[in-house]
Amino acid sequence: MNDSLPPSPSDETAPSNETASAKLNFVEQAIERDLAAGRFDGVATRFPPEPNGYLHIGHAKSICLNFGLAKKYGGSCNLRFDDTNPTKEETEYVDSIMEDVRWLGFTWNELRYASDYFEQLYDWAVQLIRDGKAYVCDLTGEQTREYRGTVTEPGRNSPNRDRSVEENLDLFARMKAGEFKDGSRTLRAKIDMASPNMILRDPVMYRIMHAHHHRTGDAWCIYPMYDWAHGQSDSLEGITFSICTLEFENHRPLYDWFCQALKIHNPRQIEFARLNLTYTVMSKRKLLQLVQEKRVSGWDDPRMPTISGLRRRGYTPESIRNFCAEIGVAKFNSTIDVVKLENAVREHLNRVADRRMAVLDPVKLTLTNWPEGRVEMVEAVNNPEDPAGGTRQVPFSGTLYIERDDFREEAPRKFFRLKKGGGVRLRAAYIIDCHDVVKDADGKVVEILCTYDPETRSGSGSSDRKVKGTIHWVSGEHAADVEVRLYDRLFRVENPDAGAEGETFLDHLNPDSIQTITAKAEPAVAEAEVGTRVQFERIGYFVVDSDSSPEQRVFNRIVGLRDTWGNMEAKGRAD
RNA sequence: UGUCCCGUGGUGUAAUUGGCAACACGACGGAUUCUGAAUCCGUUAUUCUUGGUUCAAGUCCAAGCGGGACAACCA
Repeated sequence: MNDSLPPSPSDETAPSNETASAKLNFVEQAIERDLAAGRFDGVATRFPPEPNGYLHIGHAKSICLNFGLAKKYGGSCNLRFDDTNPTKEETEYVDSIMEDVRWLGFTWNELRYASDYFEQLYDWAVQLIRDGKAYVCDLTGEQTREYRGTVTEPGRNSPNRDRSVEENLDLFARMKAGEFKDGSRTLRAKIDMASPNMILRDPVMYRIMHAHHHRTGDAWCIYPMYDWAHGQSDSLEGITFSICTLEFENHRPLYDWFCQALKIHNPRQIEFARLNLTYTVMSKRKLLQLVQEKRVSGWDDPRMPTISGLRRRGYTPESIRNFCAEIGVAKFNSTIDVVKLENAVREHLNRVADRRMAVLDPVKLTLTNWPEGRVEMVEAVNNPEDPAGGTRQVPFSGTLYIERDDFREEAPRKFFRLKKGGGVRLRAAYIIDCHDVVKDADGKVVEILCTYDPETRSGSGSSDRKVKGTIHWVSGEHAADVEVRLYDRLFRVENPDAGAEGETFLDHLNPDSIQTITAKAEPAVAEAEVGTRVQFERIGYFVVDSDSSPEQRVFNRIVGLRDTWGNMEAKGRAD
């Protein structure tokens, strides 16, 4: 017997071998080739987020990849914040990212920040100037753009390209000392303004920004650009495989150029396709917009594809890891159907979530032959998938609530639930037969009148009567009212970004993505702790939200159960 | 339009690197069921196009078509 709900399986369990697969993806193949060829002795990776937003499911793919590779090859994986742009980065994001990575079940080898390397980066920049490979440029942002040319036309050299080493050194030192205004000068690598690869047209290494940095404070007024910071950070940390997304493919020649110009350890950059999901948006900019414009309640709104949103929605770390393992890693820019994600959490929760009964849209049902005032306790299995899950006692009486949708006065042939003149099993209790209904003035059914069959109590074995269907119920006098938030997809369309002329992703928001109702639940449900996940039988999986109070539990719908009947009915095949 | 990357069932990922195109999810059908869930069984459907090399091509070559990235002092 087990009346109260046990906490859900640990969120902190370390990933098992779920990502281990006999088949190698292209990244693993590259790693094994390099290892075999002796290019590297081992595997060192890193997950390098910029702390300018919350992590989303796309980042989970990268996290699983980077940490998974390190684990698979007995190497290490660092968490490094790419914090080179103080105007966009905040400690709030740093904290949320660390929490999310831990929650997903990963432990980083070392915690680093690109800003840890500002001093070294500066020294290396001086070295490149001395080698004639970098120069201070006086062009404004607009001029720089103009001089760069276009994808089809070569760029022109900056007028300052051939400054003397001495002058460059002097100017660069004064940039650092704060003598110049924001945007007035940059330090650029001297590569090739005519390169067909735009990235190589004398890329900017440093810009002047008199801005407060979340870690270095006001120590610097020049900040390195991504290309100048990222690869060097990788090198400093002894990273062997620098895994990043496809849009950095064009940057790889520059990544290698810097390492070779500096004659430092040169990790191998490998690019993979980022995750796209149907019915959602994945860009940080758009997610930020949803938050700022209050289209959602925050970064952790249960409809958000953020890790914190999924966590609050009730997703388990294991299900997210399984999802990431299932979708694979490749260079093809694909879009995964969200049902794949939903299936992953269903699959996990089916195994571990206790079952409970709750009626979302209640209609009263009276047992006309039930002894006045009598209450029986019936025994219900907590989880048929888990023999160790035990059972619980549920109060049963003559006044019940059932799901309005589980009753029809006149039903199609394939309707296996309760109908007038028919019988149905009440889960874990008795078989009942409906003989009448009570309606209000509008003809709406307000009460269903049934008799119960005393010989059919579950587990008694005193009758071999069979019925087609089994439905869930709660006892009227014992039911607890709980708030239930029924979440649906945030967007109505598969690809919110692919709008018609003048439309934005916001035009595709689903107005019904949240519906809040009060449900009637069996008593044990009202005692569940925040974070507990349960299956409301025949409905779906739910989690106790942090908005719950001791008096009022709030449940988020994580995902519904597969609904074969609903689909049949929707497609008109119910008869 | 210049450079780079990518095209395998409905969706995604494989194919021992030139040797019978497979796996998962979906869809569909059935069995089973005190959850129309889960489980089990089965069915369905694929190499972008054209040409070439070869005994043999998803894989190599050429051309074409289609998709993506790059013209921030963002990452």
